[in-house]
Amino acid sequence: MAEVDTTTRILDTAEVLFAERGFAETSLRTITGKAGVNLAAVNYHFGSKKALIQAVFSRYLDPFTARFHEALDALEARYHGRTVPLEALLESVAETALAVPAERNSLKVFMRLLGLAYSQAQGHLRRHIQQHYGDVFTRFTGLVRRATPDLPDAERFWRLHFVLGTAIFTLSGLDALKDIAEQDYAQQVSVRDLVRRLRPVVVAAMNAPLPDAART
Amino acid sequence: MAEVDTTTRILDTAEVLFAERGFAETSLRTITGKAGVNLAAVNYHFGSKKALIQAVFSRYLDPFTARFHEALDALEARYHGRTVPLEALLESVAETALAVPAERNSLKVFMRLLGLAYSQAQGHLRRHIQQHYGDVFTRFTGLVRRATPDLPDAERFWRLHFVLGTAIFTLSGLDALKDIAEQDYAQQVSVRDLVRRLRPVVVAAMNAPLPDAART
Amino acid sequence: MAEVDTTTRILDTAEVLFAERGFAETSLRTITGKAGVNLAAVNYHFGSKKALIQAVFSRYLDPFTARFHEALDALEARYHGRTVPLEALLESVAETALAVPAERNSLKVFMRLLGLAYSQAQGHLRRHIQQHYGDVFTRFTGLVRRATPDLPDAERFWRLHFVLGTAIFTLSGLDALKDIAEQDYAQQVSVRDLVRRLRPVVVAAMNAPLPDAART
Amino acid sequence: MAEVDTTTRILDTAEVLFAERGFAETSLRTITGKAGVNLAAVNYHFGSKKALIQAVFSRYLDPFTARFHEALDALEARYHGRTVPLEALLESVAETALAVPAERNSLKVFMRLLGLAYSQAQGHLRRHIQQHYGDVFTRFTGLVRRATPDLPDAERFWRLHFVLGTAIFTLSGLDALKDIAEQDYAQQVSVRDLVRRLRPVVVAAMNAPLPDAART
DNA sequence: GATGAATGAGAGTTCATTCAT
DNA sequence: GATGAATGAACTCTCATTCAT
Repeated sequence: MAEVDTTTRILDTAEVLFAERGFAETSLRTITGKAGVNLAAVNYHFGSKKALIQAVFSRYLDPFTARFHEALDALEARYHGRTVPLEALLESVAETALAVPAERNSLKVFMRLLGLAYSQAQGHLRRHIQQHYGDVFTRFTGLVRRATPDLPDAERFWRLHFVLGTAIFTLSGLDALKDIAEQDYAQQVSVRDLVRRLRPVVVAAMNAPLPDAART
Repeated sequence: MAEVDTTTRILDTAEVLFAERGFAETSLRTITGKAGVNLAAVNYHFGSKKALIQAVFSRYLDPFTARFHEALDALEARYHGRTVPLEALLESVAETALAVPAERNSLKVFMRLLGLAYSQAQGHLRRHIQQHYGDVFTRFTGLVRRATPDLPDAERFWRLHFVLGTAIFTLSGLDALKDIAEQDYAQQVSVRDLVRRLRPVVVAAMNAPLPDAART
Repeated sequence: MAEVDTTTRILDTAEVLFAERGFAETSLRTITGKAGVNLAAVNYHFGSKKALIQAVFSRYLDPFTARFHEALDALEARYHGRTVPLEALLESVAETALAVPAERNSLKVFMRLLGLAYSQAQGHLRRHIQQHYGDVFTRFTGLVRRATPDLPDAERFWRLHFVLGTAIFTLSGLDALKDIAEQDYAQQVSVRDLVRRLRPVVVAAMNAPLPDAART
Repeated sequence: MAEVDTTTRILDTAEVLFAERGFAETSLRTITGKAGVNLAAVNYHFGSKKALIQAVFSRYLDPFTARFHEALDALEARYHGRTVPLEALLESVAETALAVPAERNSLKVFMRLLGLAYSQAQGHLRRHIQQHYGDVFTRFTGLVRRATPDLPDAERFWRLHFVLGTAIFTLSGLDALKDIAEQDYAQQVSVRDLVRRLRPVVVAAMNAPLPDAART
């Protein structure tokens, strides 16, 4: 690990602890203690606990956003103007999501954090994410819209979130689920494994027939 | 609300607050304050905060479990011995889940709580649920197995959790999602609505083709 | 134990718990819980925790006082008017102290309680004891005075307390000391044993030469 | 009092209050209030109430142990190899015990604390003391053994504790006893006074004849 | 005669944050 | 640039006691 600076040490430690326990359950004392830095360092370097939480997210989302924009650029270039097929779009998300945190604690932590962002009170966090990273999501949904012209807008909106939910829920609850899976099937599971299993399910979900009496 | 006893008042208040903010973010002070009871009442009636959390769950899961067993009994009776089709099983879950909390704060709170049970540290809660309510889940998965004989065991396991994740994630994050949906599509969404939309997606997900190179 | 009434059950339980842990460290909840009676019973039957503590003492001290008076009567009768020798007086205390709690949890508990009465804050208790049981002690010291005419009054006062201290300290700390003794000498110790060992030591202490330059 | 640092202020205040009321009866709120420091300061500087209690003891026992070792070194040097007489050994304890807390609240507090250590539940404290200060006690008893070759081991063990009990009980209950003494004999008592009175008593106690039928 | 329910007070502890150095 | 010390607020929990029944 060589000698890394205080700011990084805090981020590294905080991200793991947040993912393991949630935000409220992780005290600054625990973070700074494990990171081997002074208790006051978080407030000194980040200003507050809230700001630290946002910084932890930014370290994932900044490169994710950048790469995802590039990936979409590449896709659009390849299809020059024509509709990019849904499978390619979904593949693209998956690839980016797998690529970004590869060097770090990996997808699991990232997803765990995303799940927390949804499920924990942290209103400030949801606002922060929407503000800084809403654009790329909007671009993506635009492309998905062109790829699924027969889907009513509302239906598409919900299905995207169904699918997002599946991914976040599964990958973030990975440890708990792995425990159960391994005890039931004595079988090891890797993240890539899970993503492979998710692919056909996600595609099928997006392409499912419309519900009866769809009023929209 | 008429005059309800202290225990119930605490449960009612706690369940809403837990769902809104999470467990760690909801203090006993807030609960008892809002419920208009003495601060010590929680410890008197439940023993500890942990026990209160579990009690909140039991109030949903006990009737849910009972009804779900009945529903499965009815299904098995109707098909006397023959395989119950997947659609009927999934329908049965949905119906039970909708029926139980109908009189209460409804499905949303219940799902929010379930989501928290997964995502928050609360190890004690996961253990409690698995211990007290594992049976009905086991029975259900057994029936699903008969209904999907072509699905490898591991694949079925994961798909059930994919689908469970979708439901929990969507229904529990309902408020946040509703905000976005309504601002994007100026459209009201009800829980029943969402369940209706979920149905074909869930079926499609379970019936999706196997992933390439499935090693199981 | 047959069926004993609530008051007795409380006293029996309280006395053991007090001796084991001290007064402040023993809650009414613990007492009533272990005694299998209602939490409010202590306050109902005794009025307060203080009154319970005093009642526990009275149950020992009332018979002790009565018997000790009888024993001193007998001694004085035997020596009709002549000085009762010190050894006889000390023997008399020891015998009474051993006899009274024989049917109960025995001397150890009694001494433990006495020790607590001295060492714990409980000012109310010291006052209570002095008020209700001071007479017999005064009578005893009067006899000791006649038996040790060469001892200055102050010296006698202190030596009696030295000796009382030895007894209380040793017998009340019996469990801790037994632990150490048994681990050092692998030897069992009984209360009677200890009293036998105490006898010559106490006599020698009372008869020790006066200190140098005794200014009294 | 000049300006002393928080840690010391807490220790000074705690030691007096503990001695006056016992451990359980002294709340951190009382200590910090009287010391004029923040309530959280105890936990910040010591970690817990238990740790504070142990720290209070260490402040006495560390210098006591050091000085006592030195005193025993000096004695052994003076007698080079030959048996150190019992009187010299006892004198040495008394001197050290008087010297150490001279600058502080004095022997009374120290003894009161020791008494509490025996009589109050505080198992952690007994363990702490035995662990950190057992050595010097072992060394001392070794020397006493050489000085009293005719005493059976068990007898010596108990007599040492008898004598220790006398000292602790008398000196720790000093205030109560002084009250009684002064009201009976209108006479002031100092600690040095009491130690002077204790000396011949203690020697006589150690040299008392063996009890009848001593089985050891 | 006895009790289940409830309560106000106070316990030890942990928290994020601040500030002088 | 960084930190040890300190703080006020809030936490969960336990206490002895009261009271309507």
